Amino acid sequence: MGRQKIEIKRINCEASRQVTFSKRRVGLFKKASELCTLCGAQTAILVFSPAGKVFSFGHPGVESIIERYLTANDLAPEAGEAALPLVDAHSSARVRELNRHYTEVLNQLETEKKRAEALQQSAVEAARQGRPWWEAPIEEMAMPELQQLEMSMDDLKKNMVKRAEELMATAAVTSPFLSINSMGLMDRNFAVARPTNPNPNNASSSIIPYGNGYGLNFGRGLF
Amino acid sequence: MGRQKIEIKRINCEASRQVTFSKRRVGLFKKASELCTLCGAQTAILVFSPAGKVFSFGHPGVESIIERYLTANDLAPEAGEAALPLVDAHSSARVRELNRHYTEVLNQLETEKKRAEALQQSAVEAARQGRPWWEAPIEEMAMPELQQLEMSMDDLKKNMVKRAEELMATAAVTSPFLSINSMGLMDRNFAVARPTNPNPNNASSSIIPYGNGYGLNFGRGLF
DNA sequence: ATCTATTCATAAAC
DNA sequence: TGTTTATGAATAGAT
Repeated sequence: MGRQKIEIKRINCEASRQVTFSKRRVGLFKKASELCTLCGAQTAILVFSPAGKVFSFGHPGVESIIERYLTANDLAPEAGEAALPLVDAHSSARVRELNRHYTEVLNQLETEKKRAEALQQSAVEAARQGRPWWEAPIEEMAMPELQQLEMSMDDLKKNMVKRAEELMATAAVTSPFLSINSMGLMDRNFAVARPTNPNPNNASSSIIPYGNGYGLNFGRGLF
Repeated sequence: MGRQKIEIKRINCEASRQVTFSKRRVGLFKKASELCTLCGAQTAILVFSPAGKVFSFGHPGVESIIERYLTANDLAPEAGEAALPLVDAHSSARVRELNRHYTEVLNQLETEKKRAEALQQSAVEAARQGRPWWEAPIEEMAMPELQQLEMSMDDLKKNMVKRAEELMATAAVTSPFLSINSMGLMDRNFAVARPTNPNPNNASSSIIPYGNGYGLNFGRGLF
């Protein structure tokens, strides 16, 4: 990128890291903004800088999207809870938890599929080049490839085991998100930066009128 | 951009909008992923597609970041914000049914986990024998299984959507919050840092796991 | 989904 | 931080 391409790994230089963070954070929010405008999507981004500051972007608002996200999760039950009586007073929490896990499983599946495809692809690549990667001179490429493969395979296994164990476990933990205020009418829109320990005097309120064309498109309403 | 520069405004063509959404969503998550890796930041992104699907990215995890964000928020509540009770009008019977179905899928996941282990094992074996492992395991065993699992997941999802719609009818009556939640959309996207005098913007964020160690939640929302 | 022509984002240096 | 500039990335349009 720019003058030079950089490797995507942690930037060691403190100063450079800070500069890169600032620049990229702006770029990220801009992209999110464009996604919302171009496609009518609802997006929220939360970023904690290494220094601990919070930056957030949200359209139509951070809280409303978080609420929507958490509520949507209410629809997927978690394993082990099927037999439990779902009392009304607790169903919301349980359902949210279950849905969260459901989503995670789906994501995991997605990840594994991609991983498998990638592995197969690299194998095909190697084969197309005349011979299997593992026959190539070790000092030249076999080892790197092999190690990468092994790591991928290992990750695959670990992830699935981990996910399975997680899902199989009986997690009756109740979410602390239950009483979150979801309808921020705050006018906080784009990048919000503030110390982790906010100054209580910062309270301000402004009511923003709803409905400027966006909200109506997400039909379904939600949970 | 690309062949031609486009104006940042809602794309009217339904098809184009969908395509653009898909492409940009991926790009956004990638950028977020890089920000996390390069700067050691913690980031979460939540995106609701126009169609209602949920996409999220989170490092180290969506939930943890949301919690952190909300906690920070609680320390400095903004004026006008009042905690609203979350919807709690789910039907126990329906939830139980979803639970049962979900459990079934989990069992499949368990099976898949074992297959993954077997896959790795045979790969190691094959490599040891100097035989290209990729000629058999993945395409013959892993992928089909994963695809099957995915189909099961899709079925589950469809059923959940149905139930969700039914539940909504009930919930809507009970929670005033439901109908409001999906409406607000500020047109102002970019905001400024919120030091002492908060810049009220409706920023909200949602996280979707993304590859490489970060959770990956592509298009697996319930709607 | 894949392929290019362009526009965009951004690493370096200031 | 803000600006400038050379380059790598992202992506619009077409396939």
